[in-house]
Amino acid sequence: MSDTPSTDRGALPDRSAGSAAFSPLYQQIKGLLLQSLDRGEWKPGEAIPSELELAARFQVSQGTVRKAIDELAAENLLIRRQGKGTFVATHHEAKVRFRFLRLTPDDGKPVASGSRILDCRRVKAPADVAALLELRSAEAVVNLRRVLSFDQAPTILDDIWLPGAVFRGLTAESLARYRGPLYALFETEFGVSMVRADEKIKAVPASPEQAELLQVETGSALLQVERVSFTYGDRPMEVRRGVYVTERFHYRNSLN
Amino acid sequence: MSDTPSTDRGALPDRSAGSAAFSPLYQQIKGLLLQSLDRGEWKPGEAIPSELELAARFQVSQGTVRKAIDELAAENLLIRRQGKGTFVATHHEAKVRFRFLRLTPDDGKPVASGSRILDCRRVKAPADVAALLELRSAEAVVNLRRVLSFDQAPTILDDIWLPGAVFRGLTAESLARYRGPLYALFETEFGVSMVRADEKIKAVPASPEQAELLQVETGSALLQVERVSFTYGDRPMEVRRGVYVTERFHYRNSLN
DNA sequence: CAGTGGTCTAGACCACGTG
DNA sequence: ACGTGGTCTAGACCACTGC
Repeated sequence: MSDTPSTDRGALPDRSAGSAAFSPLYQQIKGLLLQSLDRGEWKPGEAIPSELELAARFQVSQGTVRKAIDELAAENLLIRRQGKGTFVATHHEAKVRFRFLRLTPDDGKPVASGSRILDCRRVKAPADVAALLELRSAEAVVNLRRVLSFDQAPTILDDIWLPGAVFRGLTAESLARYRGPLYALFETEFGVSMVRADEKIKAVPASPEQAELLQVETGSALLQVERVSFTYGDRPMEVRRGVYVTERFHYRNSLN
Repeated sequence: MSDTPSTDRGALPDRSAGSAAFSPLYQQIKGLLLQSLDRGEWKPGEAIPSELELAARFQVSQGTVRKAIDELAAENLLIRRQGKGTFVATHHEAKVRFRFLRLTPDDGKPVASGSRILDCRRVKAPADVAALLELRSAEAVVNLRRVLSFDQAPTILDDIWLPGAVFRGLTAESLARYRGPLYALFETEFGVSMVRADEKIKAVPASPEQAELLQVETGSALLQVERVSFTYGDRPMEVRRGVYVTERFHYRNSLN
């Protein structure tokens, strides 16, 4: 099996001629790794095979695998740990959590948090939610409403929409029993890994209902955050509309 | 000059023994490149020397220089252009602008923007601003206030603080004549490149003065953004407190 | 055509974590 | 001692840009 440069690479397309749609080898490897992640071949928190193993599997050099993994690590899908291996990112870790929870106390002191489920129902998707989730109109979705409290003070009111086909069996009871971040639950119970999210933020006056639930005055200024979260392959898997009380908290962001 | 692995590397410290503070070669190269950028050896918009030239200058392989540049490019300090070279990032480009201007129209249609300078004075730094800019208390700062309008509608009210020692000669008149983003002006007139910024966001009710300037009702909800901007080496160079009208605009953000 | 960054390889050695 | 990822090198070839 002594190689020549044009050895067969199995699933990989031939690249010897300047093909019309040129894609670097490491990008193709990255795609294959993404497929494996999506397929659940390696679960969140687990180690993926070593670089040498992957290089052998794909019939490329270690350096090429390395570059593919580098990009996935830069996107926070994988986490490299020197001496130990490369691991699938998981929301069962404080670090990942803070990537998605941007509201932090003004004084920086850590707070105790609690969640109260208001509501969890299966309904037909409203048109706007269906569009954002790329579902057919009126397809089934799960609608979840909750209040998050920090140091006993109600601070976040969330209105969450999930594709019904994927999240069947999600009930208010199962949620009430669960402690920890929602996205961690989604991983372990439904095999859905949230990988990226887009947010649109506005300042809005509190509606009477919001004011009541968050124990603020009607009309007081709230931070409104509309989030669409994506799994592997940029598939939208959650729409989340939240309003935040920013009296003693702020939304932090870094511009790079 | 045929090399042996332990050839002298000029300015670079000897790494042959397992040194106490181990730092990879490419990190040291990155540091040297950063110094050159900070010193202004290569100006924003200009090309830096080719990878091979830099490799020769620093007496390392092209691959090592490449990795240093890769990191600087990932941090948006440098921009690689295949076939042309590697360039110093500049705010004289639409792309860079949108990294720092996160307010966008809800309907996505582009808007005409205009700036009105309210005020530009040299004053003694308030304690909080001095702390954020890492200045001694009561040191001189420039305080600049302006209103940005989108499609003729006043939308952003900014209160900006700059270190007086660096921004001497910045006046309301020079600003009034200038068209374009502030950060581009800072680059060409004062040699200050903004590279990164941290923001803290809240929802607040409009004060009577803010309401008047932004033509909204007193007490209506505004998005409040406190930004600290940094140059090379994470040196704070601007404090900017803005309030945004988010009636027809939103602050967009991506969580990765 | 020459020069730039981009890809790919192969191999040596280092630092880290675990037995 | 071993296996992992991390660094560094040298060299070949590819793709893009501009003269």
